[in-house]
Amino acid sequence: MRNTFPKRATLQDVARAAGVGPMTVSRTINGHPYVAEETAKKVQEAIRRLDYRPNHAARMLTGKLSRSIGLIVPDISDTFFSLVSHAVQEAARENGYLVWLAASDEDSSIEEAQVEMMLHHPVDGILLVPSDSRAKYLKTIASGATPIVTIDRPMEVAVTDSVGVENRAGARVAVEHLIEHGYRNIVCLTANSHLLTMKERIAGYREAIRNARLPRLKEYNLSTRVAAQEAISELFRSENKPDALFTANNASTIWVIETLKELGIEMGRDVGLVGFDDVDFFTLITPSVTAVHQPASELGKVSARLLLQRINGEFKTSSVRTVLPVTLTVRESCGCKPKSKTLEGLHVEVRSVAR
Amino acid sequence: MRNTFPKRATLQDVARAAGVGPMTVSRTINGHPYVAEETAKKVQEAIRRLDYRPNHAARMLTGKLSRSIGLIVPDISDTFFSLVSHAVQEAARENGYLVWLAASDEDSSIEEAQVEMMLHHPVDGILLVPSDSRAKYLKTIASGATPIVTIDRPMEVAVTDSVGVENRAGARVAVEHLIEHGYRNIVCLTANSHLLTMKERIAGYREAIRNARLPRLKEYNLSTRVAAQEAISELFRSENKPDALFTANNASTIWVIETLKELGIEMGRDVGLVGFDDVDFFTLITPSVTAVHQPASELGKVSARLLLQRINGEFKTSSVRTVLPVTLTVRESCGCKPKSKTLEGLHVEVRSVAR
DNA sequence: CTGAAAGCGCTTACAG
DNA sequence: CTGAAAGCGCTTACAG
Repeated sequence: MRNTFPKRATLQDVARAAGVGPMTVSRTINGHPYVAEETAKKVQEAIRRLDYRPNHAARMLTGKLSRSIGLIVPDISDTFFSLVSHAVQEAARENGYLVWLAASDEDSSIEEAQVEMMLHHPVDGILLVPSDSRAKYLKTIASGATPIVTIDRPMEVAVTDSVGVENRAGARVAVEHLIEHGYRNIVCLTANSHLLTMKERIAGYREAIRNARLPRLKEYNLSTRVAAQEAISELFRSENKPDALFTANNASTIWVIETLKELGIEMGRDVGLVGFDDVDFFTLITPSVTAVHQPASELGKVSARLLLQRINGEFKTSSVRTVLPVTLTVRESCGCKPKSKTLEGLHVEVRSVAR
Repeated sequence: MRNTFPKRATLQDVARAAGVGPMTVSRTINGHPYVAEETAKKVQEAIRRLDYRPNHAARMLTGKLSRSIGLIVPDISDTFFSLVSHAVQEAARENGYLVWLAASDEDSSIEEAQVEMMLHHPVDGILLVPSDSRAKYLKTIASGATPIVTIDRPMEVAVTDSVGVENRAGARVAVEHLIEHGYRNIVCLTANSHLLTMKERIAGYREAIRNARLPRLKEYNLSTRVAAQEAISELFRSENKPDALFTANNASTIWVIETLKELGIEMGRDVGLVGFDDVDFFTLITPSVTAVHQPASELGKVSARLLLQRINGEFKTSSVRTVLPVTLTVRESCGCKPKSKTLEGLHVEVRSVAR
């Protein structure tokens, strides 16, 4: 099969064509010193003529690094993860690395299979957004020969390097902003509330509510768009309807906005809304959406660099836990008036400072 | 370096541990027949104990396929390409393939470097969205040993398998829809107008205008957000302002919508608008945006499958050119009234039927 | 400055 | 059913 395609030239072929030993070719390719200029020229020429490309697989066998890393995210087409993926790939490229990209679809067994395939290849390291921070297989790979860095969600069953954001403080600041607006009945809506990141955000919400001595309300975990519609309808039919909403992630924010639009409930006027996770098009919605902005690209860049450092042994210390700050981007859905003609919001930096 | 990590077990290690020859281990792993059940059990046991993972690189050297493909898109975080990427990765996984994902940033030289790295590894095949359909390096790789399939944009300097959509017919239908609304001054705005796909869409626009005997207007190519603001401002200050806009891609649609919002020009009322390339959040904008919907996932799936077939030699014919149909999703920005309570639009299928 | 030998971890024929 | 030999394409010491 594939007999239509010509066979690739090997280093031996080049050596023969150039009339030198294979070692000389190898040295030329790798920019080794001690190759006579003239010889090098002959070799270069032969390489070009035969369209020779070094076989990376063979090189790896001799103990070299593969110069490749793996990245596994729940969903490549998710706005947040696509930004992370792009940044990872960019950082990898800058260091001469290639990246395997796989999606787990939030399914731990698919994720495990993908990790396995990557380890086989082998890769030099893996960047992982675990679907289930408690999956048992994580324990095995965390203690394996290949360095692992988690992004966004740390493991719960083992310790590895991890890079994430200020989930709790971010959520708290978001809810505090709503409180400053005078809202009293603030409901929290999430999706995938079993994730560690979500738990942190919910905890941040509760802290803010508690600190302000406001009534603690039922929290909603939405699994689908339809569930969101039902929850919102129910909420706004009830006796004491909420006057503000805190949506703890991307998906819940979008579902809730959709539902509000359908029901003719206007954000900023009928109800305040702040979401966690900011998306580009929030400026295009009327009113524009106030949200906690995560440094997605930064997350990808930092984690990729950390992994590469591990791979190169530049990091002797044990596991590092990196937490990046988030920003509250204030627009109009919270009840604020547009500050300027531009559609961009006001940015408030959030760090986990003393409360 | 990396001395903290234990060394991986090899097939030899397993053989020794199980007290058998290496071949028996190899056969067991590959599910070869003719291995005594008892022997197999011993081997499995040793594999588990040593946490052995076959080294894919070594296997490749013996002439096996790498079971990996490369995918190069301009930008992973772009909505459209992230959907394509996700679908590609899914199709690959279903066939036991892993995918290298790289971004070219619309830069042909970065793209070439990434292709080179992938060919080195080597990959079994490459899926490519060329930044520049005329780049000379394309000629070389098109005639190389590794099968290539282009997505979205075919090559102009060589022929390979390609998968794309009905750009011209889609654009024509979009503009015809505007014409049916009674608009006469329909302006076309694009970004990256040098791309083949854009040229096709512009051609579709012109066809529709010509067929309706409408005045042909200046076309705008926007390179940045700011350029969009200037163009729109200029247009709406001029004597005969446009009564409708056709934005030929994702970026131009978004930039234009932003600008219109800033200027207080309302779509559907003050000006009709139809875009090419439909994005999820178009339903959340007020008024919701009418757009030509591209089957992004389908594009990814179809191209990945085609490539895999090529790799496995299931395809003897010369290059295939696949063109997928697009759909006009009618919402409100064109001037139509919402048909129902749901936010979804009306779908009109577009194929390149006789005009 | 350059080359012949040995080996990386696996698999394909070839023999038992 | 199982194993010893040879080789995939490269590189690392070792000799010249």
